[in-house]
Amino acid sequence: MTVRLKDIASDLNLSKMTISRVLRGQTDVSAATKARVLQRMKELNYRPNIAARSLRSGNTFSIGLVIPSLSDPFFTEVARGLVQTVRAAGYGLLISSSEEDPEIERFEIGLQLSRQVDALLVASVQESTEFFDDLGQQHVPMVFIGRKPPSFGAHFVGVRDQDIGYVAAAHLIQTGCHKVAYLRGPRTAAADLRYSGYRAALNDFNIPFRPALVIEACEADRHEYRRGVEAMCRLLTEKVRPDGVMCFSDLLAIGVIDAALNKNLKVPEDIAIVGCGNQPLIQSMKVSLSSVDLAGLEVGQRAAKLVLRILSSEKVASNRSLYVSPRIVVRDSS
Amino acid sequence: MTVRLKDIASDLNLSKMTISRVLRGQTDVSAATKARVLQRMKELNYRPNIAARSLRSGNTFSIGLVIPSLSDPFFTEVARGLVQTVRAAGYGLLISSSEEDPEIERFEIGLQLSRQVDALLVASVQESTEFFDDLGQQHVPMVFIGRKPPSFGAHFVGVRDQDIGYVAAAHLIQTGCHKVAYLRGPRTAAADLRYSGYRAALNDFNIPFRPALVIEACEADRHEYRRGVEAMCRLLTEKVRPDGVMCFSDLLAIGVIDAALNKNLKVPEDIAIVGCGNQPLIQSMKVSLSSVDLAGLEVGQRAAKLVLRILSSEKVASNRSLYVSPRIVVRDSS
DNA sequence: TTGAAAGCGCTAACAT
DNA sequence: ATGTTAGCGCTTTCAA
Repeated sequence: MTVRLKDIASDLNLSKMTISRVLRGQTDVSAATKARVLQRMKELNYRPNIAARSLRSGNTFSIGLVIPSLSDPFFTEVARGLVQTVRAAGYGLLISSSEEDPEIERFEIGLQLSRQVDALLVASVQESTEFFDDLGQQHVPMVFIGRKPPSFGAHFVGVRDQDIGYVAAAHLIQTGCHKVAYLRGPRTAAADLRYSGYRAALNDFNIPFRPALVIEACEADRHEYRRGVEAMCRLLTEKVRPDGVMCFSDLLAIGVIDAALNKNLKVPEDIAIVGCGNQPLIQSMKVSLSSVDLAGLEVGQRAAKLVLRILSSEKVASNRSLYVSPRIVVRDSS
Repeated sequence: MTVRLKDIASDLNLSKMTISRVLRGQTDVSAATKARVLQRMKELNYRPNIAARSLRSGNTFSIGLVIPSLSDPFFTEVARGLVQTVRAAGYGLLISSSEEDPEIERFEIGLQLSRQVDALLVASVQESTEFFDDLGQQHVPMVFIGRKPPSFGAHFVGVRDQDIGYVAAAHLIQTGCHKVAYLRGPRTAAADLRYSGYRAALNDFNIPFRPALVIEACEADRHEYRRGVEAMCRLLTEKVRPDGVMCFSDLLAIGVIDAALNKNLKVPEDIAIVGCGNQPLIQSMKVSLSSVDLAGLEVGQRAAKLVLRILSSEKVASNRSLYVSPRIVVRDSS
């Protein structure tokens, strides 16, 4: 059967306590016994039962993470950043995916809590704040990442959507573009904020806003590339020809580049193009794409540090919102 | 503080046992008390402490998964398939990433075992079988997925690399190609097997093998697209012009398509092109790409079913290897 | 249909 | 530097 503390103790004619002390690296054990114990542990391939430990000590040294999707590069980057940082502090990460479904999210959060995670990190897709209000009772430290239920007071680490739009537009303007087009994304609150960042940048740099340069490129799906191509073609029929195009996604931007090259425009000389997401896969197509990096890794790292601080000092100035800055990665397309 | 069985019991003047029975959906409780208990649970937002339950009952209803990378689409697909199937049976999935590092993998596996997972699923990057030999003692059911440590007898669910190469080549041949080129991947055992699948298909269909049509396209990195372009250019300088090209990755294939179009070749009329991986992102670029689907989702589902069977019946015919067939998804490029 | 007692493997708190 | 006692929250086993 599986090896327990008790087995090692009786093997070595020691008490369970001594073994437990060695296990946890306590110092008040003689070097000799410590060595004996460690060796026997190795021989027997002993593994502490964390369930038992946590039952007694009250913490599991595990942190729960619930993200909307395992295939979303932003969130997997967040997870990577978290895992790195948290592991260094001796914590493990329990990852679950809500598949973008609020009900699955609630279920998974419940599961994580049942599993006694010491803290909970959620990129929430809840539409209402109700569920989290109820949850407030159980005083498990919670941090929202990337997305936050509207108007819910809680710790948050993420990127301001408005900044994303702003950074892209500002970059194009600063490289000399005066007629900056925007292929805007779906009609969601987040996408609207990016759009307002675009508007804000135009405003700050005294560039007139031209409605004709804003194109609805809509949903992310497998036709994104085509949408980019079509949008670019439409843009080129407008009276004012844009000299810069920023896109809601990288794939959209690749479509735009192809369409531009096809019309014998030079990128970036005639028209500069910027994507969003900085997806490794499509960074270097025909003309390597400048793109706004959503800083998922940093979001993860910062969220991890925040959680670890909460976990150690038991109390942190409540409800901090921590915003990480997206940054433009300039390549050949701009 | 947190609500426990005991609290509900004393609240309702019942014994802990009755509450426990309701909690686990046992039938031998009167409908009336059952209702009372359930309501009180809801009111108090009670969540069972799984650590405690597992300590007593010996199983955690959680299954561990260790994959090499959270950003690899194949493995996240596997995870999705697993999560779906396993959740339906009341199990949770503990996901960790080894970051392609054998040592981290061993560490994470140890952690999972300490957390008392009921079974362990590993896409292993171990170079030797030693670690798993030692692990054999603890009789936690193990299933390898996708990758298996060389010559280690154990349950396995995955895709035959050879089949991947075969399927791609056979498809091209069956659509009429006689001169099938291959941009082969890195010099790994898995990539070599794909190559031998290519050779096998040529052989089966009586197509002569031409060494000049095999191009080293090497490592997966951010220059893959460029590699595809260059390889295609090189192919077009050969004496025998290929009428079909299969590629180790989708991105390589996109590069090949672009290069072909650039040389005024029609795809697929003059030259048919097939990628590998069936990555959603780049399925529908200029010419939508035919690609070999690696069936990650199915691998996950099958692995989950296998594990669940092992977990229920306690014994399954030992060391099953279960191979899922990759299938070609035909689009416009072939 | 309900309950009482015991104990899963470990560690906190207090000895010695 | 080592040991003793008690108990974490739950379920198993046996009894009523």
